[in-house]
Amino acid sequence: MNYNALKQHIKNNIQISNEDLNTICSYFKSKSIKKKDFLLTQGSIYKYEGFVLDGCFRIFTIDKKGNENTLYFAAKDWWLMDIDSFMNQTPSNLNIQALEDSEVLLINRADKIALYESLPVVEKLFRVMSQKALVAWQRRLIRNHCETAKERYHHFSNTYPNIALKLTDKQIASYLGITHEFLSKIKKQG
Amino acid sequence: MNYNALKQHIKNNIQISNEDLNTICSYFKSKSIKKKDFLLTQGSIYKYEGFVLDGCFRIFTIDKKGNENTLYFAAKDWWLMDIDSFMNQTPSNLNIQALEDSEVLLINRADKIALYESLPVVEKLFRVMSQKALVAWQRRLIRNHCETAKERYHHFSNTYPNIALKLTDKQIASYLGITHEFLSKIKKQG
DNA sequence: TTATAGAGTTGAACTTGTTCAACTATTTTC
DNA sequence: GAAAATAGTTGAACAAGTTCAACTCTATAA
Repeated sequence: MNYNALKQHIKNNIQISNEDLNTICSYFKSKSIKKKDFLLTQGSIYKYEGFVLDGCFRIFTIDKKGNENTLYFAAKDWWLMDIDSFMNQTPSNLNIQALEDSEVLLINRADKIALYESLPVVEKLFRVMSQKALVAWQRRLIRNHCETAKERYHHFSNTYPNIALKLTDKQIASYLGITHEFLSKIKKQG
Repeated sequence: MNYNALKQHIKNNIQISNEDLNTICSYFKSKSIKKKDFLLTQGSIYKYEGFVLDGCFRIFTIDKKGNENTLYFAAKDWWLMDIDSFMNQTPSNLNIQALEDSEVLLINRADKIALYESLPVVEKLFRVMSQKALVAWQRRLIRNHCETAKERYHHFSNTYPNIALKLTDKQIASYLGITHEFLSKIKKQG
């Protein structure tokens, strides 16, 4: 099994020995997920955390009005998690769906907890990753407040051009928080 | 000095020995901040992380158009941080201002790093807190996408009634991402 | 290969929220 | 306690984004 992508990703976040890297990787098992299949559906309890080796996922919720709301897209080197459901063992509010045939590395809850306890560096890894993610979420909320839909659309397709190519306009619209009809009008006027 | 609030806050997040609690607290020094004074201003580098003992703060950015954008309010038992500036030693995008005479516990960057290194439980503490915060930010973004300004206003004032009381409508509007004129109209119609 | 479902487009009417300006409280400061 | 600054209100005109409906254009499964 090829853990290089995961190892490199971890090394980009923290300093870590090869021995610890190998220990961490030994807990992950790879899994293939077919296009349109779900790793998690709303209402169930999340049992795994995943690292994307290849492919692309969409993480979204469906609100009371029936609208799909995309939290984020996860391509190569991104994590798949529902922190809330995983931490508290409560039913998830999220759906995680493969947008194309994909390959992930999964770790189950018990193993993750064991890893946290046996290797303090894993706490650091997820502390650092969570803090980086927090900053990104704060920036995204600010952008939602002070930029128009058009500006947000261009920011997204400039920042993630490779991901944007894999997505339908409907999916992009649900990420930006606008209707797909309006996105269509935005694209028309440039 | 009274570290009880900080100790209790930490115990609410993780399991920890009294000895470790005392070690952590020993790094924090208390400071009074007068109403309207800043703990951090945009452009400077953030040197401290703070825990609010008493009072209330507003954390906001000013964008190119000159609009104030409030990330969050921090009352008793909340943290004051600019993760980005603190982690990377880059100039901050944030302003942290006291809304009333306040009391905080501060830890400087070198001490925080020393704490992370000497006490693994501190990594866990901030990992857990960051993950909880992440969930909250995700939910807030979703609410921004699928709720109207009126719904968001009521959600805010119901969730944080004690904080809402200390705020001007202008400050609440900048948190909700709307103009204060529009908030005034929302309040009129109930 | 054709039926069919889903994705994208367009227009008209509508709703939500903004802008600007003038005005009225309410605090703050000296 | 008066003057000045700041906070909140209101209205009218406007801009941004939604809704619904009708249509076209792909993919794709039987």
